Amino acid sequence: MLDAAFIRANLEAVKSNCKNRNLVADVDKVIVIDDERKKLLSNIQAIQQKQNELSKLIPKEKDLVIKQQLAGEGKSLREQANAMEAQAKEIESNLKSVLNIIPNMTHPDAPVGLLAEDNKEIKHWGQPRKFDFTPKDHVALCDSLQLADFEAGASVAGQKFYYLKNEGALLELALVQYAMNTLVQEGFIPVITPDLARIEVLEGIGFIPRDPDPEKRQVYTIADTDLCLVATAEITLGGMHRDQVLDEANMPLRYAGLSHCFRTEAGAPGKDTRGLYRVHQFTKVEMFAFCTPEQAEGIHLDILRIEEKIFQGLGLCYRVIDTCTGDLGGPAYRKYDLEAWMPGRGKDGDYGEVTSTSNCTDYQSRRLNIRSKSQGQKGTRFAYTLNGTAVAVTRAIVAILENNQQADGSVIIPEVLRPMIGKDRIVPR
RNA sequence: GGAGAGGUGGCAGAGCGGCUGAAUGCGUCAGUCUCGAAAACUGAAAUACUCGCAAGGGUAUCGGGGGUUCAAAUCCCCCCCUCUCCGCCA
Repeated sequence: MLDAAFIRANLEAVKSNCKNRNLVADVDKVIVIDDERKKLLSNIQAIQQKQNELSKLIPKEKDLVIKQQLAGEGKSLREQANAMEAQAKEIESNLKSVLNIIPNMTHPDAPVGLLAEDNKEIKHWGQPRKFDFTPKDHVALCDSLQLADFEAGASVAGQKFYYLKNEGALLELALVQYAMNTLVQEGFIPVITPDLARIEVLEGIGFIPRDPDPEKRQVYTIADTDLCLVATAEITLGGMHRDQVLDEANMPLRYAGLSHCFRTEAGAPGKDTRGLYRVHQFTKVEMFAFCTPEQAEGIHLDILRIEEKIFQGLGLCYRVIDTCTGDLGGPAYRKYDLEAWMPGRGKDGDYGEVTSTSNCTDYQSRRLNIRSKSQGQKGTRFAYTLNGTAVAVTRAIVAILENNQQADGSVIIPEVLRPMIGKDRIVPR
């Protein structure tokens, strides 16, 4: 969420930012409500001041009648203050719900546009493979090599659930290991996070688990609790330091978090319905950084560099996308995606998103109340948060299988994964 | 899941209705002393919000939320968390 004072000072910029992001938000209302809030607050404080002064008089007062009278006065002040406080609470929750809709500001260099076509390709690595046979898609490969069982997944948990089997299962473990190792080498702290988190934490990160429209809810909630299944370790990693003041001497704090990810995919009916591309559950290694405002942009580029390093290591062709304003998520100030070439996607192959890294500035930390402080500096400031995918396992598997398939139906395992799998090729059984 | 104990400033730890934004110790910072340091001594030091051009006020905060009271760190209720013991379990 943005700071109300910032919105007040940058009203027009905030409005045009909403427009660029194709969002309707009542920005003016923030100021109206905030004015109301401030006025009420100062009235409350004046009453509280009177209350405090009065309370100090009472113990000194010898005359019982006057004492009685002062107490009565105090009581009426308390009642006034209570009523106003209830009102203030309501105003604050109104303010919060208006603020929640307003997205983060946008990096001045991010491409402006509303459609996916407005995204800008800023880099390309490798060449899409040319086949001298007709390549299969990953669903066919999973089937012929017995790497996944979608029928069993559907039978046990429903559509878009799956079992990984044989080298499919080993591939997941190997990818996790590969990603973790790479990140540890880069100085990240490896973490395995909870797969569940409280609703407030999800909201702090920018999810809306309580969206009144069930079609829009992206996460599963656990009945009779205030918990959700996490959609990404970004949630649990970001929540890790909530309500804390971090020492800037220790920043940036960089974590490599492993978790399962659960997504209802409610808004995407009929899209990518087959196979592993869009599923309700997958495993992911996520990068997350807490840093100072000064460090954020450098770290963002560094996360992108690491994502590239990981996919180059897997030998996969990809392009890097600078996401346009209309495609940015609410908390993101700027976002880069890696899209890997997937020969089985669409009619003749297509790029598919495999990673995404966002600089969320202080948008998340403001809600999660994550501050930082440096020695000798007065006061605190909100930490900046960044996140990025290291490996989303199912998407990586799609790209590996489709790109590395051979005419004889086998699939060559990327060299970096061979030590963990113990072979260099998956052959039909 | 059951029983008990507890959550106070950077840490340790007192306070158990008003004089407590909070003793004391340690740590931190500045000064005195010193060639320099240590020790000793002296002093400073929370965060957020809010009013004000500023100087400087005010309000809130002792795990969180409610309540009692003129007045709550202190009393009552609910929740969260930590520790110990028991149970259960991978």
